[in-house]
Amino acid sequence: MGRRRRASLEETVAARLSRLIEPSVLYLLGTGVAAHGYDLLTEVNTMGLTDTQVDPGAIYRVLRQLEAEGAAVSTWDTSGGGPARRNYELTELGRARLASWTNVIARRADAMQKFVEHASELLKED
Amino acid sequence: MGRRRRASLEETVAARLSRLIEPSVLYLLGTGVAAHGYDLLTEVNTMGLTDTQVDPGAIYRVLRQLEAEGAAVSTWDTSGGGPARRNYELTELGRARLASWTNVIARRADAMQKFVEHASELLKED
DNA sequence: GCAGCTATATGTTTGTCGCATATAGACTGT
DNA sequence: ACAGTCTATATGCGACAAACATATAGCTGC
Repeated sequence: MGRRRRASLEETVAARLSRLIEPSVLYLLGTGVAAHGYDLLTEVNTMGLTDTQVDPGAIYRVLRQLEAEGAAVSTWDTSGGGPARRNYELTELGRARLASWTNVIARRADAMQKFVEHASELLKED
Repeated sequence: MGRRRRASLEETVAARLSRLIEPSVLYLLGTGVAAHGYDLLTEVNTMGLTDTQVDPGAIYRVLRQLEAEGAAVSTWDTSGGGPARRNYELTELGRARLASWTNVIARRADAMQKFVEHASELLKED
């Protein structure tokens, strides 16, 4: 019923950047701040690396993929009240993956900052 | 036959970031440094925002899309020697699009830099 | 018994991009 | 005359991340 408001130019553009969900998840698992999907969903959103609200489906898919690739291992936790949780833990490979992401993101952030400087310069000449 | 070497972990990860071809093209068209696809291909690669070598097909597709969206207009140039060139020029909408990209990239670069600081901290505890 | 929170999961579609390939004009050397 | 190379634009195919939608189920409080 058209309940979705029209996206601004900036939102349209922002959606074209990678959301960086995988590195966010790897980092949070590494710190121990969050261990299962539902928690990660909240934490990833407060982290801010992904810029906008992240889709639950995306989180669960990333976790499954990380496990399939050997970057994390999971165990079911049925102790607490409520539905069972699947807790994840990073493997050595997972830490290596996080390190790679960190390098790549560092390089990219640098290039982006330089781009912003140049583009701002260009745009301010009305 | 198997002439493609195995990608490193870092390359695999880098490939998952957006290439940011559109903002690169918008910026170059804005400065007047390059006006047609073939030139943009070289310039985008020297700019560095895209990190690795950009595919020609991607450039031409972005240009077509920009024109379809009204962010640029093109004219054929048959004056010089060699095959005809399609020269592009930014419209007002194109400049607005570049401004949006700049804002979005600035925010994201900031978040990425912070991520790198935190992740480096985490990773250095062997 | 139903609403609402916790928790995981998958189907479908869209968009960007990589790789491969096609076409063609112009110039250079043989 | 032709082959090769550089310039130049363009499309088909497929991979992959992510958005949107939806399904399922346990537990708590009323």
